[in-house]
Amino acid sequence: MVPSTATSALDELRDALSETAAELRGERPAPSQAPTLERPPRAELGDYSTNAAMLLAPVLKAAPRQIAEQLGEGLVARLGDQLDHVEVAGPGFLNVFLADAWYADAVARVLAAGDAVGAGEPGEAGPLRINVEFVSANPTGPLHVGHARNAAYGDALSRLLSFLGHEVHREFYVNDNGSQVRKFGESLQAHGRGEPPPADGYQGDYVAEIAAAIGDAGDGDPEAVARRGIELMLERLRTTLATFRVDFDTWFSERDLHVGEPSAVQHAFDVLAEQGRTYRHEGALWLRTTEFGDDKDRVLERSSGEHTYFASDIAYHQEKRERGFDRLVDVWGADHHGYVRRMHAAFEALGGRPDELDLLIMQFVNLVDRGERTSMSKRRGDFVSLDELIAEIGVDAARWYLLNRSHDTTIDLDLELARRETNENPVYYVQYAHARIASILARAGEDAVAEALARFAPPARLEPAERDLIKKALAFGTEVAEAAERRAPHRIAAYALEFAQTFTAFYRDCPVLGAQPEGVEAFRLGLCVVSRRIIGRSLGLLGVSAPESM
RNA sequence: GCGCCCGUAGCUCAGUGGAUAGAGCGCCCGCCUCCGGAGCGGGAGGCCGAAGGUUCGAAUCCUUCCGGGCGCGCCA
Repeated sequence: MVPSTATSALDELRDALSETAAELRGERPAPSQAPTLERPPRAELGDYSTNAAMLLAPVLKAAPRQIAEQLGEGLVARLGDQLDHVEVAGPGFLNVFLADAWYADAVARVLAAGDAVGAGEPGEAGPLRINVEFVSANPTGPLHVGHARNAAYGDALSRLLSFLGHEVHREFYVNDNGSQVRKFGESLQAHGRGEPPPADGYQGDYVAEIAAAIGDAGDGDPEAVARRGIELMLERLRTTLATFRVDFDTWFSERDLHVGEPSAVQHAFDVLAEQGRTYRHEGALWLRTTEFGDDKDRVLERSSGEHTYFASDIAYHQEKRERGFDRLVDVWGADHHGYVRRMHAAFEALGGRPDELDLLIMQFVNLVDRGERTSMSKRRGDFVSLDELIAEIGVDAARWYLLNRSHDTTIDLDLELARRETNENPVYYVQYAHARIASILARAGEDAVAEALARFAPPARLEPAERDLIKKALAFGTEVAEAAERRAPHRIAAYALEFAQTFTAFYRDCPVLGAQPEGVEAFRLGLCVVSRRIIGRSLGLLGVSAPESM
């Protein structure tokens, strides 16, 4: 009989625990902190461990260890032969030792979940419409490694949120308006005429290439040259990003915010004015961001009548709100962090709720040369481009390298080292485990695997490596949920590596093909299928390929 | 001066209230009759920047300080 997949075995364990705790508590208030149910640091401390008794102690005014005893009795009564035994340890931990029957049931449910393993529920609020805006590099130059990090992160986050069932819209905000664009046009034009670029203009081979592609860049309207140059640059960005496995649903033009009657910018001003958030001072239009925690009010429209960049950004966020998203996620570079507070303030001034806007800051990628940090300057054409990074170490290694770390730590990238370490990159270890499983399953043959899944049944006695593998597999759903909630795709990379290591230990200790006695091979083939799905999914969430062979 | 991020093994980094702080790389010692050795086992290596505080319990939360990075415009 196939067990229900509605809840995981781990969820049921958690439920049994909280029911027991509620019973002990009676009418008294629940502790402010939710109890943990996690794998203890050492195997002799059980399969799972909870701190529930220690949290209940102040509420029940009793000794933690005594409460743990009672919790243990309750669990024994509820779980029956699924439980081997419980132990009270240390200051009041309750350590749970599960029977093989529990593992067998748990892994059968994971197997039954198929490709949805780990997907879980989108959350209490249900599926959300989420707009993720990322990269948004100025279209006046190629993407460098900083953009690469932003791209890998925004993409992986989008994949995570989609996997959890949210409706994700990926967006690139194109800064095709303002002085940078004019400067770009002037640089192209100078090149077209064979003149040196303006003092603060753009340099680098790509400027010459774009100028050549335009053909008559030297003549005509500088603004038209700039616009054409940006179109060509955007094509390049799109190509590079596609190679990096990053796609966008919308490329949103900043210029569009200024056209129409009323323009989006004017409309945003109206919305703010209706709420009494703006005022005129010395000929300029100001927004009262100080009412929402900013340290000074900000100018929206200069006394000259021109709009500030901030005004565009506000109009853009209002436009996204009106498109009906439940959440707006912006992935910004570290150089924009000073901008976060005022953007939040403006968002609230527009009438948005603080939790509807998520502003995430990516820390820098520093280029390191022989231990010294070097700077990246786009105008000097002096930087490592995403294209170069891909050419040097490949998409998989590059994405892993950039996603392996938390978004709020700076990364030192020594290209020399990265190139040398390519073969040592743990991503290959994970991919190798995937390929190895694929090889085992291929050897077994499709029919044998299908039959194994059909008559999947646990053996009388589980090997330790089998139990470890199942435990690791059961953790996948929690890992995915936490990675999404904390906006931390790097957790998936860490999990994938650990899972691959756990599988490799299983592979070492437990022969799959030809395993005896009867039924063991089928059971282990089932474990292989689960493992392949989990590794494949983990890599997929990171945008890294999961090869059948290497 | 003010604000944000960071400080954990030789290096690069995980670890946002639990037990003896982990991984990868590097280093040392072992291991191929066996489903893929891009591997496996073992070892050395830590005052978690410093000092106070909160807590039964702190790398984790609070305060101050030190160090590094990045910002702080009617620029974009």
